Amino acid sequence: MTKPTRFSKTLRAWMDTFMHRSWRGWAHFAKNTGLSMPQMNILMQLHYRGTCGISDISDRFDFSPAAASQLVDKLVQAGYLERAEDPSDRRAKLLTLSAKGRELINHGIEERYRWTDDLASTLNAEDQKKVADALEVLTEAAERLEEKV
Amino acid sequence: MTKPTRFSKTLRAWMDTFMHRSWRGWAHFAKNTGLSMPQMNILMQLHYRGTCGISDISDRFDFSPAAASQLVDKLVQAGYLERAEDPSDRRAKLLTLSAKGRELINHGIEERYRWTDDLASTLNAEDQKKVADALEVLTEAAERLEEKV
DNA sequence: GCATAAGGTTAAGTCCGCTTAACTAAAAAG
DNA sequence: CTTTTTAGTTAAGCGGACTTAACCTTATGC
Repeated sequence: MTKPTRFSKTLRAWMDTFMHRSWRGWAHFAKNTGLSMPQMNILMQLHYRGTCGISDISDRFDFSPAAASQLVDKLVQAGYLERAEDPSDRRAKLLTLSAKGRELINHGIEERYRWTDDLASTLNAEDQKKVADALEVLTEAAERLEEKV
Repeated sequence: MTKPTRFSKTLRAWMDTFMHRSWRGWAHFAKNTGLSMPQMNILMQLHYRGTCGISDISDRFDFSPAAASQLVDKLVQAGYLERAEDPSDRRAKLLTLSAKGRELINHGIEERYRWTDDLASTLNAEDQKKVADALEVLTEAAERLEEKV
């Protein structure tokens, strides 16, 4: 690794404090819901990426289709997911978050978001603007980068 | 939740893309090392918080002392941790990362950091400065907030 | 049309995280 | 000095994630 620039250094510092915090937050939330981490991850994927099939899940999380099928089945039985037949390919299933699933995820996200309000309250208007401007740039850059991969 | 400010909105957008990315990164890394998530979490805590005892671990991750003891034992046997007697309290143990453990964690962190360099390369100098300035403010604010809790 | 591949499910079994319960040893409290 | 609390370990057992293997069904390639 070459000598990190100031940009990299500050970004890394931010990642460290931020990761630390939000990681704990999620683990705590998952525990409260009674769902396991893998189950929660599946719901999260459904939330962020939308409807998909069993094999998409086993691909993304790198475990066997059998495991995906079983985990999904539990989530379906618990009422967090809906599993329908894909009309265009009758072998495949279409998984979507149920209302209950959406509610759960949104609740978790909101809890995480609450922290942003706390943070905002410690910054003056000028700093808030500065940060917001910068993060827009950064988010856009990150998304551009993601697309290329 | 009240109407989010622009600050909150941009911060949330950033959190979403960032969390998504780094979460996958860590899960993938943990899988490659052969360590389970709980084991990896323990190593991470040792890295970020330094030496601690068994009960600190069971407290932080909210499981029983017995579970902590067992997980730690595995990590000791695998050579990632060193477990010594606390001279000032002979009931307690002092856990520290071994050289092997430090190497592992640093490797994981570097992998995550590599992304910051990729990001940097897509931004011009002016934007980099803007972002770095803002993140310094933000990180400092986050740490202030953390201390209060 | 037939063989082969692809999407998913089911069953059986393994491994591991985690719990409770019983225990040891050391420190603190009285 | 005795009692109680605290730190940690050990053993037994439950439950869940995950794997392989066998299987069914639908789509695809030749």
